[in-house]
Amino acid sequence: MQIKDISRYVDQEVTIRAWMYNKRSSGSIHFLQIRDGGGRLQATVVKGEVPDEVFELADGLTMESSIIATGVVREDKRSPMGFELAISDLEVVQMAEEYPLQKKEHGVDFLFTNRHLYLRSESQWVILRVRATIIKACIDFLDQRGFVRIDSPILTPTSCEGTSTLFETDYFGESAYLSQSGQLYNEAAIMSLGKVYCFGPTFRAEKSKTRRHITEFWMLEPEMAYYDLEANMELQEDLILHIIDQVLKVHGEELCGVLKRDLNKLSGVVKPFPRLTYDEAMKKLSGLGSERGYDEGLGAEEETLLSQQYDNPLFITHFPMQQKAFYMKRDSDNPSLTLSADLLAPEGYGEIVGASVREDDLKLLEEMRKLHNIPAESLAWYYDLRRFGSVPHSGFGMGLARVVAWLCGLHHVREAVPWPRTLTRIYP
RNA sequence: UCCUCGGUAGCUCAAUGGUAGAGCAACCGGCUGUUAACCGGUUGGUUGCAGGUUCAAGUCCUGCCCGGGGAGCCA
Repeated sequence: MQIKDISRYVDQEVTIRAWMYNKRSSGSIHFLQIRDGGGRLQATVVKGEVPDEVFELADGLTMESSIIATGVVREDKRSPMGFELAISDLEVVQMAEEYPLQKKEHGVDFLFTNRHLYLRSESQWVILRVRATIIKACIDFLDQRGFVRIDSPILTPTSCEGTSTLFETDYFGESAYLSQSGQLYNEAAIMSLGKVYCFGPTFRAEKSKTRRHITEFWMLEPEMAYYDLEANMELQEDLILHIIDQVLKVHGEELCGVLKRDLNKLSGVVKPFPRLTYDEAMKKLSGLGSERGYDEGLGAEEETLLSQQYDNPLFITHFPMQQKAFYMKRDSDNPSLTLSADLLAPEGYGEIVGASVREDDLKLLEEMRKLHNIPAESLAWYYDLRRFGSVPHSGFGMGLARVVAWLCGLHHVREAVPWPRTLTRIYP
């Protein structure tokens, strides 16, 4: 019997294998708040209605002790869940030692040093399940559209983008690096399979210390042959809408009840998402009082300012080529711009997707490589893709943690990841 | 790397340069419907580390360590 199915067992005797997460007592009645991984329930132990030894056992239960409780399910409005278990028998599997986490507030440092215990708190229980639903929504969505999942290597010989800092490891006496993107490998795979995606961990050794950054995060990277920028953005819109739809369907109640998320902000998202070119965005920003220079790019403050103008996610397109990676195809109408698009989440959650059309012409790609000072050796195999049946293609990368943070309304992406790795934390 | 704020009981925080304290947790006791239960009591401290100023330092100064928030870069 699982707590989530409790309503089907009213007036029946059931046995629940659970943990204590709180206990309140009124002298002759103990109120045990229990959880079994799938839900939460209040159980009562009433003096006189159970053997004295069972009552004494309940009296001595500590926070987070593991128990097996047997009793009759009752519908009762006085219970926080509407149902409660009238315990008749109780077995203690393990009496927990003094539990470090309390019902009251804690600091960030303490919580993440105790991440292995913090995972048990109700907010984290909701977040982790929303995260799993988002992952499933992504995979279902792409699979239904004919994508093939192709895993990219995590150990790589060199940087895919050449700019960000990489984690270096020893590979039998040579240097290898933890992947920061599977994109280049995806580009090879689409020449066989048409539409592919990889989904796995990526690593950035950037010394970033903000609410939007962690050093290890999961990224969904679809890559599509013959997709131009517009088709690419439409795919993103449908993906985001599918994710929101699934999350609201499965977790709407918990998001609202436990995380206090304003669901109207999510259910109000509709396509098409507004699109601004980089030039238009900079003009709009100066109209909003920003003094950001054209070449300075969009800072976090500017991204927030822009996204606050809309209820929907917002595409910024056609970034100057100096600001973007070497493989991005330039706009034939204005070669100083790239065929690129960043998707900014509403409410200041920042960039959740980065997309571009990839340069499919070998000569133009080589020009860009030189401009970006990337060594030619590392790209030999990649250049082959432009020699043997090159086609226009595009793709994007979506940061899972940021999407989870946005949908759950979290203050920091570390809350959206089971075991966050940050600049200052790799334990536990 | 830079800017900024902080480090005092297990946790969250107080304490004009002058006797280190509260709430929660834990422990003991009370309560037959609790909702972060409540009420009474008890226990709990090398004030991050090392120096310095002073009659006197948690408090002022210097250096270091650790953490939070932010910048740049990015998803």
